[in-house]
Amino acid sequence: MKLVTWNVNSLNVRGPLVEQFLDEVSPDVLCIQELKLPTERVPQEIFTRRGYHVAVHGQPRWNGVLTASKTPLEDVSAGFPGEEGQSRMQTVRTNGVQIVNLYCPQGSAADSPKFAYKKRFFDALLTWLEAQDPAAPLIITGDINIAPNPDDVWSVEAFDNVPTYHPEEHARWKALLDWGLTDAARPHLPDNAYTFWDYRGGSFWKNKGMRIDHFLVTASVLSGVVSGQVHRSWRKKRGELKASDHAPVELVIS
DNA sequence: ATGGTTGGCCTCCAA
Repeated sequence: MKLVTWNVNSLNVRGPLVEQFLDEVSPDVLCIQELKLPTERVPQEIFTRRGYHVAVHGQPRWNGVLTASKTPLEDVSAGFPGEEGQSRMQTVRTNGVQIVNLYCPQGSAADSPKFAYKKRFFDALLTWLEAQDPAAPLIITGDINIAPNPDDVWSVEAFDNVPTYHPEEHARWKALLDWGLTDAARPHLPDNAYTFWDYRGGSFWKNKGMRIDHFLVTASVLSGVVSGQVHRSWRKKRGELKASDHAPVELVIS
């Protein structure tokens, strides 16, 4: 199974690029975030025309997640207590694995209400996780908005006390790992394999990026992981089909 | 170069 997560920053704008990606990369499962569309305006035919099954959890203007799979989706549900009215979580079962597609809050500044919301979101995720079976095949993926390690940010100094690389987030990340999840892509990526580069300041061209899009998997999934990669070239696109500020990230599981 | 870009119910907010 080739599984890809991608924050597309508006499916309305990125639709044609997503179509190109489906045709060239052909993921078995694609989890996308930041649709920025209400459910009724999501162009599901992009996926269904190519034989994908689709689950959509949209929201006007902001957020929104979508999961597409070549095999049927079962046990589809959307939303959990930590969303607090925002569309940031959906879960499906496909290929015998439960997949959770997340768009975690970004957090703004450490002293902002948004950072408090981010911490509540992760606490709710941990509460949800405690009710799951660590022995079952489970993948939590998406824009997690946490850079877990020093080599996951372009400058540790620049992120001192800054959300996405903050001790209080690292504590929650560790709690996810302690429950039984593993950062599955990391061993398959080179150092400084970023997945996000800010649009501002020419960050991509200076490689001032962060690794914040992840696959957190249980042991039964981890044993089947064969490869992982960041599709950097899809962050380079300019001209007619412009890039998102995130690159697609891929994990292949046997 | 003290730097500046996207996108959306859009002249401000969010990332």
